Amino acid sequence: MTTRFQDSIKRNTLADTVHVKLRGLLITGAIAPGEKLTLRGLAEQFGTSVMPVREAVSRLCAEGALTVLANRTVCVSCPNAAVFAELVKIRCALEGLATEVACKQLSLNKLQRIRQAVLRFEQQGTKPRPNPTLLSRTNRDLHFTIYRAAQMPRLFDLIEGLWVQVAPAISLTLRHATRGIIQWDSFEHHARLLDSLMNRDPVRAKQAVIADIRSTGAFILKTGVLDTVDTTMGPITAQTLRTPRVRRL
Amino acid sequence: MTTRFQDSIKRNTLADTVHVKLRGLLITGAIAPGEKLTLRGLAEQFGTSVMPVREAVSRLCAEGALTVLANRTVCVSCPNAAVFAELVKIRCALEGLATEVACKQLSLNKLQRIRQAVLRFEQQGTKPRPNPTLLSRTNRDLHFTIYRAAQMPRLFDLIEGLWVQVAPAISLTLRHATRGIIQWDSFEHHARLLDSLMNRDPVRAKQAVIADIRSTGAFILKTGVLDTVDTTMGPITAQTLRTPRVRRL
DNA sequence: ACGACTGATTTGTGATCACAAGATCACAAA
DNA sequence: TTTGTGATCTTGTGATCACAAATCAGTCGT
Repeated sequence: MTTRFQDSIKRNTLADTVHVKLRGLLITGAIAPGEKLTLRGLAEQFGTSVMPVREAVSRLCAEGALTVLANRTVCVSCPNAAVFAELVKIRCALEGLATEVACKQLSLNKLQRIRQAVLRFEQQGTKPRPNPTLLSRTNRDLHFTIYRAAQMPRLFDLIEGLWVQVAPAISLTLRHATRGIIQWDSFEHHARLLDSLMNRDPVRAKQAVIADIRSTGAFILKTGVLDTVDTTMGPITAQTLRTPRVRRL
Repeated sequence: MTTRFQDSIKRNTLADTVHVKLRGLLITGAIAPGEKLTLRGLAEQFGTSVMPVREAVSRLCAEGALTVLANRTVCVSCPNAAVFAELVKIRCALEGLATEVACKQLSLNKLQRIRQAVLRFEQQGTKPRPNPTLLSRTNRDLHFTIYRAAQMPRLFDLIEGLWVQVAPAISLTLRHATRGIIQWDSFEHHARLLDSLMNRDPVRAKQAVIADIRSTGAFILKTGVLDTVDTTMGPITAQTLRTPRVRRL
């Protein structure tokens, strides 16, 4: 019997702590996309010296969560439309694979959890004034319980990395259009996904997730928020984004 | 018109230099899997202080190319059989996607290069005493010209990361059984792949790559070399691998 | 009033130092 | 010969220092 995730060895280095904290802040959208980060500022906020921050930032850059500009300043990377479309395609391939293999080994316990997440999502989404943060968190739970059940740690890490890269785009969308976002057709896809999982139909489940990813991706692209931003290259002046100054957390 | 790879901004930091050098050494199998690396040793070899090495090693750990053991020593990570099988599945998904989209936009120039690579591979492979290093390099060229043609930089990086993780396993296989390796059926898959690409048949090309990846993966798994090694967890004693001492490059 | 230049400050990068935790090895006891 | 034990060395981690480049503020010139 293999241990679930052997990567979760506690190393307990400060760099790791800063890494997961920063990553959490990024994936939840607590730090605005495009925002510039300084090593010394982060070090002060986390109560450490610059060294652990350097290592954490370096790793996050390697993951694509942060971008170092030509100025050698780092900022929260937000994909432009082209990169976002590419990320969506990759997500379809990877998350489709994950659901496909997870479908065969989902315990009934996990199935119940997924079912509840689907219900919560629909309840929150059909409200007249849904809470977008809560909604996206429920959606994340729903997806990741499935992916985790695939028992493929490397795949899981890759997917998580993709979500970190996509998160700023979602955050931007949510904060740009706070009202009337939730009319997309995720409900239908979620329902089909849950049904497929309960019936142990891997390919239909896979198609359902892909449809879900594609539709929300298309929605975000359609809003056009991503066309205004590009952190993937070149020096960025202060005018490129609002709140471009160094965040004080 | 988008520049081909906007990620190739020259940062020219020592850390980056060390990073790509180390990565190259790893992907070519110049450093044996399981070998322990020391920061100070690498720094001495590269003629820098420990700082750039720390950053490079940290990034390579994040990519999965290196593993830090519970002892906090780093070594070249070699996947065990289970992890390798997982990597094969992920590769199928990702490289299948890459060839699928590359198939539609391959220039005739690139097609010629691929054709030549296929020929060189077959020529070298059918020799009575083929050079394994040359063979694997030709194979790599063949695959990566296709993937690069997909014009998806993020996907390309992910695939490259997977190859870095898989490279030690291949290297181990090559050096464990130096003779009579080359009877696998890559020739057929390569031929089918090339044919599909020239006929602009994306799904058949995709299936061909997947078959290729699966067959060589199955071959490596069948040799059983990976069952003897596991760098993914726990402290490793000197007896786990031959040449376990710190490499002097 | 507006743009160019200059000095001060901030920031990333690299080197060095300090320290604690393992690893290694020698030596002595069984 | 083997095993336990202590000293010594090695190694990763974090902090601090030094430096060059970039940014910014303020001033001067037109």
